[in-house]
This record gives sequence, structure tokens and C-alpha cells, in this order.
Amino acid sequence: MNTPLYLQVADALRAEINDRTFPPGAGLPSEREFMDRFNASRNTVRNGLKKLAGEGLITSSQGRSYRVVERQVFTLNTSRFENLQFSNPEAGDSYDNEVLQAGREPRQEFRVQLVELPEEVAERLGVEPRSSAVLRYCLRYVDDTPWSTQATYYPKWLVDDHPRLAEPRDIEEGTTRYLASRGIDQIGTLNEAEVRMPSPVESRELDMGTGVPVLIWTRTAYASDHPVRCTISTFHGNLNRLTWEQGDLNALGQTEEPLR
Amino acid sequence: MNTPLYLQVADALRAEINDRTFPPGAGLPSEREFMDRFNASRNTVRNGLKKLAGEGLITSSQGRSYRVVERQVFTLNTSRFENLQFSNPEAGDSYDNEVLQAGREPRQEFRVQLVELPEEVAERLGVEPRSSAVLRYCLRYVDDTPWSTQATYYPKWLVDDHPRLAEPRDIEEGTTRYLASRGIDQIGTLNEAEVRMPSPVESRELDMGTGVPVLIWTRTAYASDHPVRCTISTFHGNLNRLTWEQGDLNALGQTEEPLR
DNA sequence: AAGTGGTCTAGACCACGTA
DNA sequence: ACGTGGTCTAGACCACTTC
Repeated sequence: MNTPLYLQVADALRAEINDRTFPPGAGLPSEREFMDRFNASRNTVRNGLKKLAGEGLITSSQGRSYRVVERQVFTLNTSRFENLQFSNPEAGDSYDNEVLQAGREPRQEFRVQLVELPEEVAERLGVEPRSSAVLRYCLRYVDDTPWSTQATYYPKWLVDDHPRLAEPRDIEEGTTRYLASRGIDQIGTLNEAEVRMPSPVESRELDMGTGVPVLIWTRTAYASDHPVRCTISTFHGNLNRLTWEQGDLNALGQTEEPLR
Repeated sequence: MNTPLYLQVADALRAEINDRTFPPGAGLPSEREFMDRFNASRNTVRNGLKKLAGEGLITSSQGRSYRVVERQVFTLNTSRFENLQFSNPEAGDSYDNEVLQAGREPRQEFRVQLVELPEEVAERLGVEPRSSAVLRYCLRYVDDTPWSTQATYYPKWLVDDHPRLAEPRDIEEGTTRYLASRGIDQIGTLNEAEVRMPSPVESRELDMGTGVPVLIWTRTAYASDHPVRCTISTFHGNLNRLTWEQGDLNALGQTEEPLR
């Protein structure tokens, strides 16, 4: 059986993107030009282009021509990230530090909310589903591009004992150090990574085109034997990568640059 | 401005999927029925359905009705995974062990190839781009569903010294233990996680529908101060999750089940 | 003003799955 | 045989961007 016309369009164009006939960032011919080239109707051409958009290779927007997607990946070292949050003697946000170190400009929009715990979070925190909690949420930018979100949930029992967690502004020394100063030492975290397509809300918030997945990083932090917080970061999949070390790599220098 | 008709279709149906009017695995009404319900042409209805498919919420195939996607997540503990590979005294593949422990049936298709190193891999192994290497590749199934692929690259200098790496069959004690027995001790790994949409090849190999991303796990293993292998696992994004621990969680029991 | 992609229609025929 | 989704056409009008 012949391959459908719209797939021929997609395959041809995909090949041209891969061999850099159309390099990342480049504009593509218009739909009308593709109609001529492939002797196809406009909808058929659009169908092929939509296929490539679904693969995350091209984007489109009204009034402008299709463009080849550029991936520009920021690498976040999760081991260092958590360490900084606690052991770095100077104050300062660990996210800001990571971004500044990469020579980029960080910005954050921050808010605090009282919420009902989502089921997955309640499970990780070992409390009743739908019980209440404090959510400390921020939307993070790099060079004015929305980059990721971070949502940290603190269970009610913890907030009752340590009320500054509910304050609707930054805690200057950091929440982890604040809790440590009050006898709650976070001894380690359980980390999870998963992927999916963004919901429309996430898609709007992170300004994601079609065909761009999100990377979800979930950290459950423990104090002695019980969880004290659950942090869920949602990353624009074209812009982020997570790293961590296992075993004893201390002997090695920092061999990789943080931003590629 | 009014929201376009096809988005009204998508939004209405998305809401009905979220509130479990159509639970995971359920079949949906046909396109013709949606045409009546929304007073829309077939292409408009299809446009809305394609939107939801792009979000990974529904799938379609010729001859059958649209169905709501089921996510069934297998959790792979990367810390335990690497440890087993080395320290477990009984022989046996660490992947098989993980799957069997979850009460599922593993299967693998395996092959060995001589290849030119892809640029990203050469960089991680600290060798010249396009230099040659041995690739040990496998496609992994769980209960006969293609689940993930694993590609391990060994640089030529290492293979020359330890020729069994190039044998086109399983090394029974495991490659890591084979190398250890010859004085190459892997002291730790640098782990990376990223996400993207699958290429058509990956999509076919892992039997992925539209709107399903892949999770890429890259491990670079070091012996004393230099890398000796680079392993790239590609996971069906709807079926897999990675976990790892940071800090000292040894005191805690295994609180989470490996399969959800 | 001209060109681009976005939305929408009405109809046709095909390929696949199920009964 | 029938119902399903898959492919394709021809044409219309709109909204946005660029000049």
C-alpha cells in the first residue's frame, strides 16, 4: 500500500529538518507552497505539518510561517540543588544560584495558598487524602522565558507547629533552614521523575507549543522517619534536564557545564 | 471572542474524561455522534478529538472507536537497579529481577553491534566524536508489551582490552561484574533524565500512540576517574517512572510498592 | 494591502474491526 | 454487512503579522 500523501509531506520535511536543510529556528515555506510541491490540497498539507508539530519538530502561529523548534537545555543538578538549599552558609535561593551560575537571569513569581492535598501528594506525605496543607508555589523564569513551576506542600500538622511556613512571602533563610532551626532536620529525599503531555493550564503557564511534553520531578523530604514536605517541579520539556550522581563521584571534578 | 467550535468539543470531552464520565479504558461515542451533539462538521469534530489525542488523553485506531488512555506506571528505582547490577551475589539480570519482583513477566530482545558513537555519547565518554564502539542493545517487554529500550556503549579502547564485551550474546555474570573481575571497578554513575516526543522509529518500536512522550535516562559510569560506559534507556512515557534517593534514607523501610 | 496560518463546511471514498 | 476511523478534495471566510 502507498504511504498516505500527508505522511509523505511529513516524512520529506522531517528529513529536511534532520539534515539541516531547515536548521533549528528557521522558517519554513508556506502551506500554499507545499500544496504546489506535493500536488496536495491545503488540508492534506496541514495534516502533514500537524504531524510534525505533534512530534515537537515545528511550531506554528497565526500570521507567521512555521518554524523549526530550537531546544535549549538547562541542566539542573538535583544533588547540588538540595545541598545548596541546606548547607550553603550564605542565604539565597538555590534556584537563583543555579541560574546565575549559568550566566542567566532568574526571576520568580511566588504565592502561598491553603489547599486540600491532591491524592498523590497526601499519599507521599502519609496523611489523609483531602486533608489541608500549605502550598508554596512559584513560577520560574530564565531570561524572561517561563521555565518551570515548583509546588511545595507542607502538611497541616507541620504548619501548626511552625507557622512561618504559612507566611505569604519568601522566608529569607529558606524553609529548609527555618525548619532545621526549629529541630526539624531533613535527612534525605525520595526523588521521582515522570513525563506526560501538559494540561492546558500548564501549557499556558509555561508557554508551551504543541508537541512539547513536561518533565515532572517529585521530591518527598523526610525528617528522621516521616515525610515533612512534598515538592513537585514541572519543567518545560524542551528546556530542561535533570541530573544526579550515584555512588562515589566526589573524586571527579565538575566535568560538565551546567548549561548546554 | 468566541472559543472555536473544535476547542469547545475538546474542552467538553476533556472535562468528561477528568470527571470520569469516560473513565480510563472506556470507549467514546463515534465522530458521527459528536457531529450531532455539537452541530459541527466531521472535520471540526476530528480536529477537537485530535487535540485531545495530542494531550495524550485519548487514542484512536481505524475500525474501532476512540478510547480513553490508561496510564499504568512501572516504577524503576535507579539506586537499587545499579546496586543489583553489581553487588547481588546471585547472577541474573537486574531488569528481569525488578520486573519479576513486581509480579510481572519480563522478556528481552538483545543484540550487539559495532557502531560509530553518536556525538552526545562520545562527549560523555570523553572520546573523539565518530570513534567506534560496541553497542549492546535490548528491547524490553513487560507481559509482552514493549516497555523500554536500553543502549549501552562501550568505547573501543575498553573493548580491545576486554573482548567479551563484543560477544553477540548475554554475558552471564553481567557486564559490570565481568569488567570488575578484570580490574575495572565502576565507582559511580552520572545520571541524566530528559523528555521529548518519540521519533517515528521509537514510536514504532515501543508501540506508542500519538501524544505520548518518551523519558530518556542516561547513565555514564566511571571507573576511578574516567568514563567506561554510557547507557541510554528510552522509556514509554505512559508506563514508566524513575526514582532515586538522596541523603540518608536507609533508616526507612521500603515504603512504596515498586509497581503502581 | 498582501501573505500567513486558523477555522469550518460538505461531500467522497477507503481500510479496518466486529458481528 | 455495517459501523468505525483514515484520507483527501475544493472552497470559503477570518485573524494575525509584516510591510
